[in-house]
Amino acid sequence: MEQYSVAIDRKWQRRWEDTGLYTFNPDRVDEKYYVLSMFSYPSGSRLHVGHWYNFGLTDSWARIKRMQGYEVFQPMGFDAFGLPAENYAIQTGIHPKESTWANIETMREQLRAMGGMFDWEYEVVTCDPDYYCWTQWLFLALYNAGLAYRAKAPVNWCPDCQTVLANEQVVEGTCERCDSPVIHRSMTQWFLRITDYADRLLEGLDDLDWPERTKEMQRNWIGRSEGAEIRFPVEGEAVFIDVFTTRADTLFGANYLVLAPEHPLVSRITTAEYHARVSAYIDRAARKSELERTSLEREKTGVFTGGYAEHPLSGERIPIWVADYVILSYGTGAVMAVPGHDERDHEFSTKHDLPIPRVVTSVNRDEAPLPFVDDGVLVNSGDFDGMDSASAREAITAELETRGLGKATVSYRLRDWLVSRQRYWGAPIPMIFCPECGEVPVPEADLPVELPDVVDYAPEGRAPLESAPEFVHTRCPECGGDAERDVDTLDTFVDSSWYFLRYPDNHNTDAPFSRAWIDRMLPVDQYVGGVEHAVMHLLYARFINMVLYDLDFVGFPEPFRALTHQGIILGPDGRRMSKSRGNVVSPDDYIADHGSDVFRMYLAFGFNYVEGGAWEDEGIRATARFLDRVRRWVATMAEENTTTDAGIEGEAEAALEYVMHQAIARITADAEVFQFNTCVARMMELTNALYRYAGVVDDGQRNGALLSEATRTLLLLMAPFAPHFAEEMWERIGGTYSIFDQPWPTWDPDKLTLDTVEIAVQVNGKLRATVTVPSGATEEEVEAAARANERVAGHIEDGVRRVIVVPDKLVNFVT
RNA sequence: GCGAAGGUGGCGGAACUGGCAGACGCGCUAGAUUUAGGAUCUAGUGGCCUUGCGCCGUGCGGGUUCGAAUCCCGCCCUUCGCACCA
Repeated sequence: MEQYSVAIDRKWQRRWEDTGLYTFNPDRVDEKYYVLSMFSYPSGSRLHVGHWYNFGLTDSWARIKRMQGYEVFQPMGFDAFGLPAENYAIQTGIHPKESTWANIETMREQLRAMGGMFDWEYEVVTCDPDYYCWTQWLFLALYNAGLAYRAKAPVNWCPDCQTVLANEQVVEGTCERCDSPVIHRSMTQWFLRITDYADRLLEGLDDLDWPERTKEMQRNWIGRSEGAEIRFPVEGEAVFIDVFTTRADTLFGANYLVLAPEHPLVSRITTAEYHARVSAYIDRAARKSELERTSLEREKTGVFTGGYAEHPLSGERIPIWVADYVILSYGTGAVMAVPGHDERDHEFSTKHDLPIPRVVTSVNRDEAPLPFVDDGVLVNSGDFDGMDSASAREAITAELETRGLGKATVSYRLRDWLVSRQRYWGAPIPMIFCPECGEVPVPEADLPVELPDVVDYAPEGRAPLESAPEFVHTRCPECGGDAERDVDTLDTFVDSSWYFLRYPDNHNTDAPFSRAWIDRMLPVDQYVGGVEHAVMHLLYARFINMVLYDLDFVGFPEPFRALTHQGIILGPDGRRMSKSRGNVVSPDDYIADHGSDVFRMYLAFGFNYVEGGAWEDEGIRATARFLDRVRRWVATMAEENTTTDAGIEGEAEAALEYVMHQAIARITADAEVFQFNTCVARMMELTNALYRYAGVVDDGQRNGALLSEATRTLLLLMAPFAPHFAEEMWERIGGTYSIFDQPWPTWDPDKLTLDTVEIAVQVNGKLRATVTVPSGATEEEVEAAARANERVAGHIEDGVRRVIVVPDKLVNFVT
């Protein structure tokens, strides 16, 4: 019989396509199961191992759901806007539209070759005007709801990509995409009010079936922190400096204030005498990259402004400083410095010879060395002396509140989402600026605002769309006068923040999707993708979905019910695959050699799905051998039709049946939790059991019905993981097309126990023997059997004080 | 520094609510078979020795328990995330 190979892949791919096997049937929406892999960027290179690991095994999971009777909805699409196509265009002159659509075509073919169960009728491509029309609609929906606003603010600027970035796209002070150091710039940009949703994004996490670490990452990113806002009146000016602190209990230890260099009050507070020094300092701080400002060997620099504020409780005069260890974007951009009880303030005070008073002692009142940052008992704090830190926080905040100089408040680390990008290959922001009417949204009827083809997309610090006058110049929708379009494009994370809503209704031309339909198709039942999107995409998508929920466009607040992250497949050297290291494993070579199912099944077998790990060539050969072992078995079954004696029920038959039912039960359970490696192990065990049976029982004596059932079961269990192979084997044993229309095998709980079980016999917790007893034997029977064992007898001669019996497991004699 | 996850044979990795550690596979050893094979089959494979009814073994040290990879306490190490967050 012919060996499994890519030729068989092709045969079944064609057959599946010809028969429309994977066409989603909307009539069965009540049985729908929405399985989603994070769609990918259509890069010019071939599908890599990571794609296979994500798409291939998610497809296997989906196939199980299909066989379990669900109407599986598993769409595929492309996150097609973005920088690589644009950078490629700058290098080669090939238009992003051209290269992107060419890449999409290649990727579609490769995804077909993978044997994915995708229904391409539901494809989504984010750079298609039919799609980004609705991305723009989404932006306007947020705008109309007051959730999109334009503001001048210090933003992260990547000098290399020549665009601003969202906070989430800055990693350790560098650009997430190109690793260049990010600098701060003040620019007028569009923001989405994700901070309005901070608390709900936090609370919503509790009910999601997501990896705990991912939820934790989102919680940390949102960074909710309870504290107090405290007002310090500025001496000689009718203004206040508000600070945020979580340690209101240390207020009496605050002996100066620090403003971030970008703080709006700096110039007003700085006295003439100090003006030169302060502005020089601010200039220097502005030029520093984010990386420098936050680098580990940072030194606490800062200058005095000459200004003073009044302590809200003690009335003391306290100096105001400017220092770049305070960041504008957190809290109020100003802090009260408490050098005795904060490490940073302590370091700063030491460096600048400022006094360091103590206002908290440890709980047993000893003079713990400063800075003492733990909670303790208050001293030198007027009426609050003797209070513990926790009560003092409340008492001091209450006191401030009565004086109108403070209140309890909550601060977040999360910032509003900056969505403007000074790049070409993205969805234009549908806004118009009119000299008369100001900012005017593009009317919905005029959408999409199409991206013009002809522009100079080499960035020179301004948006490429500026170079297309026919795009820029337009009429004001309100007054009809001359006006200009916004020349920035939307962050591609906006495109991907709602694509899962578009899939089920991707041909809708009247709306992004119809609510009635979308409410039946969503939420996504199982979402699978890389952990690198834990914040960013997954947070943005939740935010957008929640907004649409509030605006009554969808009926569910959370889009992704369950989430799994696949791990990362490393190179054979155990390091991340990269071209420069020369350790890249190319799926194509292996697939040409062994067929796609061998590749897929090795990915299932060789790794813990969530952890990933290093590639091993030996592993894929082992998998190829396994499939061939199954093939040989099927060949034998198909040829030797001599095992007809159906009625034999002996020990060998019981053993085979046991393994078969175990395999069904455990594969069903393990696959459910993405534990694919043990699923394959169980298939191997069943295969081994089949061979063993044939080895033990002579031809002619074999239980043909059982053999046939076990073989069919094996193929059914393998089918999701080796779809082409299983379909082929299924055909050869006379199964009806398609194996994926067969029900998932079920197990008989009665068959999960053997007639007899081996019991471990321990004496004082040490294994001394094993005895075989009928399964379900009573404690007395088990104990008697154990005592009867001669190896045990020697150890318990001196008497037994206690006996523990775990049914069907073990006996422990305590002497 | 803070937070999370994790340390199990030569390797990838198993082990349900505490109950025979090492499933399954790789590799290795011996044998069989074949003209050949990245083939197949059989047996073995955690370590140690004094080869026994033996001892020791899940990062290290304690503890709880009849019994601990699993639970508790204290360390060490690795990975990931955040990082002057006030």
